[in-house]
Amino acid sequence: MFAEAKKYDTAAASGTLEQQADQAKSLQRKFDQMRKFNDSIPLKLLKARESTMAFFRPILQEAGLTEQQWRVIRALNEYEELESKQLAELCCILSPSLTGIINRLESQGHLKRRKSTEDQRRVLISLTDQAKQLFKELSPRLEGRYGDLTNQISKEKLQQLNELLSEIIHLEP
Amino acid sequence: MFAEAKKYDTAAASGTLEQQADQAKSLQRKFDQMRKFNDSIPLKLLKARESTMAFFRPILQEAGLTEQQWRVIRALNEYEELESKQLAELCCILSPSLTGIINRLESQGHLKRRKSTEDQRRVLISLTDQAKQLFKELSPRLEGRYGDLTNQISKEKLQQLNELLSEIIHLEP
DNA sequence: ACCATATACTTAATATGTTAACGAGATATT
DNA sequence: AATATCTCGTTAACATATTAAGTATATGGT
Repeated sequence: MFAEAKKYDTAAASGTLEQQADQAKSLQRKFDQMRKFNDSIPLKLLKARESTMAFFRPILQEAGLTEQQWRVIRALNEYEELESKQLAELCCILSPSLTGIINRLESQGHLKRRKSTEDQRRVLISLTDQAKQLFKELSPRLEGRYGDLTNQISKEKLQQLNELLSEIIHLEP
Repeated sequence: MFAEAKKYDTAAASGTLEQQADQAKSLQRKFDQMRKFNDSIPLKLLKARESTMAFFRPILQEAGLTEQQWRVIRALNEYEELESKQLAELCCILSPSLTGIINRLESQGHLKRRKSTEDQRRVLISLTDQAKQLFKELSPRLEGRYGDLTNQISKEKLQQLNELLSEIIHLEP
């Protein structure tokens, strides 16, 4: 995830006015030359994701949570208790990253671990009351932002996008 | 970027057959409960991006390049010479990350820095012959994979997806 | 010329992504 | 039961993401 999109829109906003104009022309010329670069699907998916996250990031930042930490909390709020591996799959976070995320959330008092009794290898994770409370506070605000986002697109387009993304997701190299 | 999608598809493939069945039912029940979680646009964009990158990652890995390093090389191959800031904007990489990426690529002999004569603050970056050669070798293979990707989707859908993503990218929170 | 401000890049600190390897616990096979 | 194999979570090592602060250089107004 890269920074908020705005930070990338200021490239030409430097130097004198003449320099700005020169830079703008120069960049425009260059952009024309290499349409392929900017048209790549992976790059556009990256940018699109960043644009959507810009809606939520401020709220999460204010709460002192990262995007990934929120995904974990959100999943646990729905599933009550999950194994580390299930959490990884749901949140699209690799196990090694998840270990650190869980450690930090645990030391912040947001969740608890316990070992499965049947299988000593498995770790079961659940939210603390504190985290459930935090979820109740943040969830409506984030849902509101999600509404702001989706309201800027027609229902049909949103539906289309969802279907197209699903198709992409199921591609096999 | 998270790992190849396949790694997430094995969650239920552990334990005895009975356990597998139980887990599958349990997870299915849970999935039904929380459609919202998996339907979030940002998460789908993340997954979709990962699915597309799975087409290219093996080739890059074989060449000892990361995804970001390749984005930088690709941009420089088209633009000849770029300032660090321009590179950051094009590649969607923040300046602090880019500094490290440039350092590593430079020490691998893939690119060179020079200071602008007019503005001593600016650093101009360009590829070495070695990197240009590497680009020539990798580019066709990666283009081939890109073709494999797009061939699995109809032209219309691809066009639709591009337009929808552009629309998302231009949203303002 | 002088000073306040702005810009380009870097450094620092922390969190996460990514691959490989490790250790403890479970399974299967003999 | 003994051994090899598999699985889960973790650690290690490195690259990148993210925000804040720092450094050198430029620009604008006085």
